Amino acid sequence: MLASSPLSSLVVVESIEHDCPLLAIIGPTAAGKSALGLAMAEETEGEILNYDSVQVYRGFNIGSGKVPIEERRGIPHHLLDVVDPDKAFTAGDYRREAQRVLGALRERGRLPILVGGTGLYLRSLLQGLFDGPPRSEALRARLRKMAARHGRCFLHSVLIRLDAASASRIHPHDQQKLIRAIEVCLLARRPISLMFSQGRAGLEGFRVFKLGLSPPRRELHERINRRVEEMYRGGLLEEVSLALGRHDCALLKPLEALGYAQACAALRRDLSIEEAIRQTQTATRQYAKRQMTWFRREDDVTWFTGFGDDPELQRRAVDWFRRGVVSALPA
RNA sequence: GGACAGGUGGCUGAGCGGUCAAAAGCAGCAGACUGUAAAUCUGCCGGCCCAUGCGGUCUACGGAGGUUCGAAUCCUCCCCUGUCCA
Repeated sequence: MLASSPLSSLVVVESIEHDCPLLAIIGPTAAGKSALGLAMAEETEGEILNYDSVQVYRGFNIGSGKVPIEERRGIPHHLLDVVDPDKAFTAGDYRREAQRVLGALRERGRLPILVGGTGLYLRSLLQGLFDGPPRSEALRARLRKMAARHGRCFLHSVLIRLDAASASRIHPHDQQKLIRAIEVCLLARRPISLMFSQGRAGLEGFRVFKLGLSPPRRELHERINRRVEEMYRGGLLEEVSLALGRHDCALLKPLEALGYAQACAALRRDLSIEEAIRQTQTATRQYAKRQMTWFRREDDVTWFTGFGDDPELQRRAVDWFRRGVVSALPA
């Protein structure tokens, strides 16, 4: 069935001589991106490439909304479960890994379907990152210590001296971004704004199709609320205590993520289960909102109103994609 | 039935004669984002108007009266809520 799909041969042909198509599904959590990705993968000989910053971690399944293996319908999923929870993973790491996957998919003539929710990861893959130094834990620790001693705006005054242009674009209270900017200036011995201005290397060899899911907010909220309750019923607390038991410390990075933080608090009895659920629902709604703010700025997105698990929307999406690929073919 | 305590903006909660459309937090809305991004940070947040000024106006601190130049703040009555005593 897959082999007889007209598109699959098309994708293969294209991959030899021209840019390969690449499909990116964007939208807020609980909008049905995974379901849509799966449906479209079946129609196009596609494979899923995750761009979610929590789903890359092993052992973090329920709370991150990872599609269980038995529900993947045999479709390969990449960059899921690729890092241990006690390891840091950054946008730069993501970009390298994803490029590797993309190369492999192209060789096999498979359509990469990007599914996830981390806007920065998607952008760092598609548009690239500036060519700067990676993070330095030692430097950052020192900067944080100085900030703690000298007050909330200290780092900003430091950055003004190193790179006034960059300082003007970062709020004095945004310690996280200030630290990165200072770190880059110090390590590269050049202002970060200068490095930004030199551009970044975007993804080459692919023709990108961006499909945005824009569900009605009221219904999205209902889905989020339900999904969080299901996570707790499905064993989120057990998943967290398992991770905690295995790594003995609570410094696991994914535990800072939405949902996991509240689950930890519930396990510590700082929060009742009901309260943890409530807070997670609220935080998830806020996250969905932030995602929409980010994705609205994305260029060249074709937006579909509704949810990705809706067969009708799936049909239209596949249709849109096929047309797009065909019209992109050279005459 | 009696004794206290209390009723403040969507919620929690400060204010206890003017500088109060009312602190603060939450929620909500809008936004930013180049290696922590499910992170981090910002703005707005009663209505209307002028047109953005520490501008005008209307409605607001349980209800109705009153005191006062002036009341969320004081007084009276009433209605609710909580705790305790019967």
